[in-house]
Amino acid sequence: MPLTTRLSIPSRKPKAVLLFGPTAVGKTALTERLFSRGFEIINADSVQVYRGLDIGSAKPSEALQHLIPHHLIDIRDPWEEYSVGDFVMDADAAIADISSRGRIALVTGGTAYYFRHLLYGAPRTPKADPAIRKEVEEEMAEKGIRWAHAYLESIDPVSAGRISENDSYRISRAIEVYRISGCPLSSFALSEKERDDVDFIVIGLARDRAELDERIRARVDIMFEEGLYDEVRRLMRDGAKASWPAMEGIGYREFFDAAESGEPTLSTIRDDIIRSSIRYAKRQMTFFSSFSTCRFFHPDDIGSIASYLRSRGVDPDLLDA
RNA sequence: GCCGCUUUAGCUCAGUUGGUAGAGCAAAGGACUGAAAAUCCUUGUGUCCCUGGUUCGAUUCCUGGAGGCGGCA
Repeated sequence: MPLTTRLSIPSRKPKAVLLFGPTAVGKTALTERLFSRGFEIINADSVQVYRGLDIGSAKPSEALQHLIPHHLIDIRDPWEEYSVGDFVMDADAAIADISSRGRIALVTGGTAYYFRHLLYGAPRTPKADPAIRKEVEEEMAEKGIRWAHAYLESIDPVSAGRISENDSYRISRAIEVYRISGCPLSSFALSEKERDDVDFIVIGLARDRAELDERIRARVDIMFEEGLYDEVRRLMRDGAKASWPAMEGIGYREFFDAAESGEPTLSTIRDDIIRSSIRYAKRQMTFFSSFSTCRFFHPDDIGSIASYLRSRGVDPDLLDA
């Protein structure tokens, strides 16, 4: 046998099931049906990492967290930063830990950006530096966004060409990367192919827009019945400000916006939350649809999902409903 | 009842010295390099309240009417 012949060695790579779905699509119900035994959940939701944000982030119930071990939930206080880079490192560590115990990791949530970098590898750009970020933001506030884009053009013309001159968020980040590392953002290569050190099985859940919109409306009503307003008041009493990272979350920021606009009725806040959630669901689907290895299913189509999992070497639990 | 203001996109409102109109928000689609539930890009949409008049031509000017808001009774 020539030395160059590829040997087929049984894969010892860890497996991870990635289960993505937009808000209110029905991830939790499916998880209970298919993944109650032999799996551990890694949260891929950028708001559920925060302690104290339970109702508005639709965090899994205590009962479910008791039934299936959960990772990356309640790991930050609401004033702390958490980012994709943190997520990929934490998720990788959890996947290794879970598979070393002979179990399978189920990464589930709605933050498509987190999935993107888990699948393709964490960006190699430097982590944000709060002091430099503040400095850049203040400079931009003083000199204006046109100045900022022109400045970016001078230090990183490639990024300036890619970033809209109105996109203060990305302009700020690009300048920050340059000031931290001395290298332009565009010099950090972006991986175009999926990682191969983990066997990822990528499942997306989708519903008709009308069906999903209806579920979102119903879910927001339930959040209010479960005490969303009390949860927000508790956070505010504990000093929560609109500028806290966690308070960007839908279901929280609308309360701050309403207080500022001087029209704080629960009914308009509720409508705002529904509208934001529906628009967010649309963006989530757009982003996730761009992953070529993802297979989409209707959340009620348990049979097809189970057989797809088996074809990829994962045995779901298929509990009777 | 009288006086004044007002009626234009799904909503809030610009505007046309007379040549059938445009912003923001909403909607639809898209992007995404350590903040991503963030941020940005693209794209519609109209009996310009009704009626009659003047005019080559009226959403615009004039008559009459209807709805809304405010003031005086």
